[in-house]
Amino acid sequence: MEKQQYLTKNQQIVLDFVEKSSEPLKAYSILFNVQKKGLKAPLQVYRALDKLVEIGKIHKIESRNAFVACKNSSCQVSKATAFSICESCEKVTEINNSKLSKYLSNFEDNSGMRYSKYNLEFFGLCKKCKNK
Amino acid sequence: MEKQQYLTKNQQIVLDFVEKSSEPLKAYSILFNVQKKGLKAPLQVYRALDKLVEIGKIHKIESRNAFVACKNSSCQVSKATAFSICESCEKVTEINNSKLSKYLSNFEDNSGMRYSKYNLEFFGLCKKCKNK
DNA sequence: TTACACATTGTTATAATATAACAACAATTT
DNA sequence: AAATTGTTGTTATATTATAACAATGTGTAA
Repeated sequence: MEKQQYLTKNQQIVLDFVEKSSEPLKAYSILFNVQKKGLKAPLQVYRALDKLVEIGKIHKIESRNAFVACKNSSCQVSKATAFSICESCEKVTEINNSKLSKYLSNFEDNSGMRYSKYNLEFFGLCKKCKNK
Repeated sequence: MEKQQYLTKNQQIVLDFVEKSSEPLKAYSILFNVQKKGLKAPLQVYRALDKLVEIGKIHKIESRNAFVACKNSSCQVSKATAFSICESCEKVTEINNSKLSKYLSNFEDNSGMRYSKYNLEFFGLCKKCKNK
C-alpha cells in the first residue's frame, strides 16, 4: 500500500467529531459519541487517534489526557505544539506564535541533543476566570 | 495545623525512592518498591506524589506518566519545568537553562492570559542513540 | 487539657485510560 | 494467485488514577 493519503472511515469519523468540539475530548467520551457510527471498542478510537495525532490533525493535551483538533491548517505533522490551559475552566487554546515556535524549534542546550519535536503547555487563568 | 514544612513519613519514603532513581518512575513501580516500607495501596503513593509535585520536589513527565526527582535544589515550586526526552532509550533530563526559563516565564500572547506555570517537553534522540 | 478543626492515613472498591493478541478482511505489489 | 502489508473487529486485560469513608494524628484555642 502507498503511504496513506486519505483517512480511513474510522479516522474520519473520529476527526469529524473532534473537530466539531470546542473543547478537548477524552477518548472514552469520543467513543461514547461515535458508537452510533459503528465504532464499538476503545481500540478503534485509540487507533484512529494515534494516526490522527501522528499526521498532526489532532493534538493530545498530555496533562489532561484529552484530544483537540489542530486549528492550524498548515500543520502536517505534530512536532511543535504549544497550548494555553485555564486551570479554572479548563479552556484550552492552541498557541500560534511564530516567534515562540522559532525560538523553541531552534533551541539547543549543552546536551548534544538536537530536538525534533516539542510540546509546551502553559497554565494560568483565562480572562473570564481571572475576573471572577 | 500550620502550613506543612516537613514531609510526612509516606512522602519521605516515596521521595527517597524517586531520588535514588536515574530514570523516571511509574507510580505502580514506586508502589511495588515501597511496599516493604508499609505503603500498601496506590492511593498512598499517589497522595505522596501529589504533594511532592505540588511543592516541587518531584516533577511529572506528562507524556510518560512518570515521575522524576527535581535536580534543581532551588526549585521550591513546580511552576516552570522543561525536559529533554530521548524517544529511543527514554532517557529524561531536566533542562536547566535560565534563558529558556526567562523567555517562557515572560511569554505573553494576545489572549490576555498571564501564565503562572508551564511545562515543556522536548523530544529527540540522545547522543548515544543518535550514533547507533 | 479538653475540645475543636482539619490534615493525613489506611482501606476497599472502582473509575478512567490504554494496550495485547489474534483472526479476518482489504488493497497493492510481484 | 501469492505474498505483503495495513486496517478492522473483537475479546480480554493491563495500566493509571480517584471516590468514599472511617480512623488517627496534630496544632490551636477556649
